[in-house]
Formats: sequence, structure tokens, C-alpha cells
Amino acid sequence: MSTKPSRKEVTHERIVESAARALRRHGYQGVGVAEVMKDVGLTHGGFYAHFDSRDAMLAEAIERAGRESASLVRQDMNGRMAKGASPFRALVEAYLSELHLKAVDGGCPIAALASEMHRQSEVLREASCERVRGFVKVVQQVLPPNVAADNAAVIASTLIGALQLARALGDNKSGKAILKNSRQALLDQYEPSSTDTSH
Amino acid sequence: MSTKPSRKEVTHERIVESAARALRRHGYQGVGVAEVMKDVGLTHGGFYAHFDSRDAMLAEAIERAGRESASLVRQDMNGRMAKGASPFRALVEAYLSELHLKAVDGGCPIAALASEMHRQSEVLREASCERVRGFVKVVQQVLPPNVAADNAAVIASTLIGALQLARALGDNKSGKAILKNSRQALLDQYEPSSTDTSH
DNA sequence: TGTACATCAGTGAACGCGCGTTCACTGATGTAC
DNA sequence: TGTACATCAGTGAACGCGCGTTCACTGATGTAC
Repeated sequence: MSTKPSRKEVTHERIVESAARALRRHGYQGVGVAEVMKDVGLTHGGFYAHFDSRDAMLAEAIERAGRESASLVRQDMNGRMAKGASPFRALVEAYLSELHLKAVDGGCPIAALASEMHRQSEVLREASCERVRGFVKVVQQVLPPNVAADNAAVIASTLIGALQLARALGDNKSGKAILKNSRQALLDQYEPSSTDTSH
Repeated sequence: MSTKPSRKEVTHERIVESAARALRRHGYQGVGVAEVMKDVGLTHGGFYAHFDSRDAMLAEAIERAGRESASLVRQDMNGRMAKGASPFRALVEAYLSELHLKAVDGGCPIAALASEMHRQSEVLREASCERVRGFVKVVQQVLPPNVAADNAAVIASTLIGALQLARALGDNKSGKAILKNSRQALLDQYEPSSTDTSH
């Protein structure tokens, strides 16, 4: 199906990839056209051959950031499930891992952007909401049996809030303590039968 | 003790008040010196007689936003406790109320800023962390008996995350549903004896 | 109480800078024959 | 396979704009006598 991508398409993807990283590291307003172009080895003049506007690029970057983050988390989850963890435990432990705490620019765009979402332009808000809905759906899919689907959004809120607060407090004792407490609390509540295997 | 404030002190407070509102409405980067000064009826030139820098103003604004929000939430809590709600229930219901959902610029600065905190300058990060620590302490103080103090940070994460996601999804059905589910889940978990009285 | 002067809060023009966006251009790629 | 030309991706200078910050100045406030 997929024919070999043109040179322009390759460049386009590299721009989006760089923007997706900058977006999470610096926030919506921290992504500059010139800086992104420089990062992929181009001059800023060529930008508008690829996108109608900066916003158009950001909309693509949000979508890409969501996919990247999902694949990163899923990879971590797979490792944990291979060791016997349930899907729910694997998600909680992967999302609230110290790896994710540090990996801001490869991690979850919702944790990186949530408090800014409602201030963005229509296009960006819609792209961002889509990520939120997607994440809630992911949580829903790993819910332990006997846990009502209604709880997915609350659990998503806890995951996102905890990661944000941990990052805000810094990559130190208090930040890591929040992660640990939150993992513990989520597992105690929704999967009380299992035991904590994290270290 | 408190002597009558000088004219300059009054103006200073009005600037900080305006900045505290702008900070929550527009985020750290959305607070402009000129706009804040215009909002209090002054020209931007006089700004540096009041603050060493924009950052210095923001640091004061964060502190003020925290106090304003705390007093707003406490007021709402008092009303609920007068009707028989426990302190914990009152906090959960007040923080995750539709009023708070809409009142961005008078509400909790952590919900308004959390995902941007770790990107700020040293001064602003410290001022922001202080708000986080203060909020966790507030949660700790209303914890129902038999709930370990460790849980305060997780509950704070859930409150903050849920409010952010609700705002991101918009002041509509899905946003309000997250608030409602989150209130329910928190009460079910930490105060299962009581019944939901919210409407 | 009234005048003379010093202090002080706020004015408004100007600065340097970085940003998003535009555009005439160039050099490389690929197609036609 | 080789040449001639059209297409296309990327260049780099320029634009208008808003920002944080500075500063010489002004008009009002308050103090000294």
C-alpha cells in the first residue's frame, strides 16, 4: 500500500517529530518555527511550504506526540506484563515510573500540556481533547475486572495529576515520593488482590 | 499593628491582584507587563518602580493566587459543612464544583499552571512548589479519620488532574461528567460510609 | 495657616530583540525526447 | 544513454509587531519653617 515517501514528505515528518518533542519540553508557546526548522537542519523560510501556519504544525505535533507516548508506555507495559503484572498494574507502573518522570519530551503530551489546553486555539484544543479521550480509552481497556468503566476518567486524572506534581516538585525525593504513593494508592484501590512488585 | 498603607503600596497590591488573575487565565507566559499595568489604569513605564522584573511580579502573583483560591474554596466548603458535609466531602465537592470549573482566574493556580511549572525560572518554580506543598497540606488536614496521611498527595493529584481535564474538555457534558465521576470516586474510596449529596 | 521646596509615583518615548510570516530567488531533482 | 527543460524543495533577506526594560521628565504629595 504505502509507496515510498517523497523527499518532501520525509522532511515534513522530521519537522513534526521535532515539534512534537519541543511541544512537550517547552509547551504550546515554547515551540518556535525558526527553532524547529533549525533543529532539523533547515532554514525557517521553507516552513510555509510544509504548513499553512504554526498552529497547523502544532496540531500535527500533538497527534504525533500522543502516538509516540503511547508506544513508549506500551513498550514499558509489555516488559512488566511479561514479568506477570496485570495490564492495569503495568499501565500504572509504567505511566508513573521514574523513566516517565524524566522523559518529558518523549512522554505523555497530556501531562506536559493539560493546564494550557483550554487556552489554545480551536484547532489545538480539538487535537488536545482527542488525546485526552484516547488516553481515557486506554485506561478503560486495562481496567481490572469488576471495576466500572466510569472510573477510567478519574484514574486518568490521577495519573496525569500525579506525574505533573512530581515533575513540578522536581526529580528528587518529594517528586519520586508522589509517584510511589500514587502507584500504591491506585493499585490498593482498584486491584487490592495483587501485591506491589515495583522497586 | 498594620499602619495605613501608602499610595504606592496600594498600587503595588492592585498590580499583583491583576497579575494573579491574568496568571491563571493566561498562564505564566500570558502575563504581559503592559497589559497588567493597563488593567490597573497605569502606563507600563512605572512598572519597574514596583518590581525588579516581570518574574518578581509573577512570584508575588503566584502567592496571592494561592491565597485567593484557598479563601474561595474555604468559603464554598463552609457552606457545605454548614449543611452537614464532612470537611473532606466539603473540599472534594467545592474543589470539583462547576463553579470552580468556570472560575479559572479566581480558582486554583495549581490546576491553572501545573504542567508549566517545571519549565519556569528558579524563583517561579519555588513559588509554585510552595503552592503545591500548601495544597497537599490542606488535603491532609481534611482527611477522614482512618485515612493515612500518605494519601494526601494522591488525592491532591486527582483533584488537580480532574479539574484540568474537565477544563480541557470544555464547560460541557464531558467536562462536567469528569467532575462528577471524580467526586464520586474520591468519596466512595476515602469516605465510603457517607452518601453523595451533591446535585 | 501659608509659602517654598524636596520627595515621590507615575508618564510616555525609545531601545533591542525575537517572533510568525512573506517572497523573490537558487540549485537540485526528475521528466521528455 | 544523453541532453534540455520544467518542477520542486529549500534559502535568506525583509516585514510588521509585541514584548521586557530603561530613562529623562512631570505633576502631585507631603514636609519644614
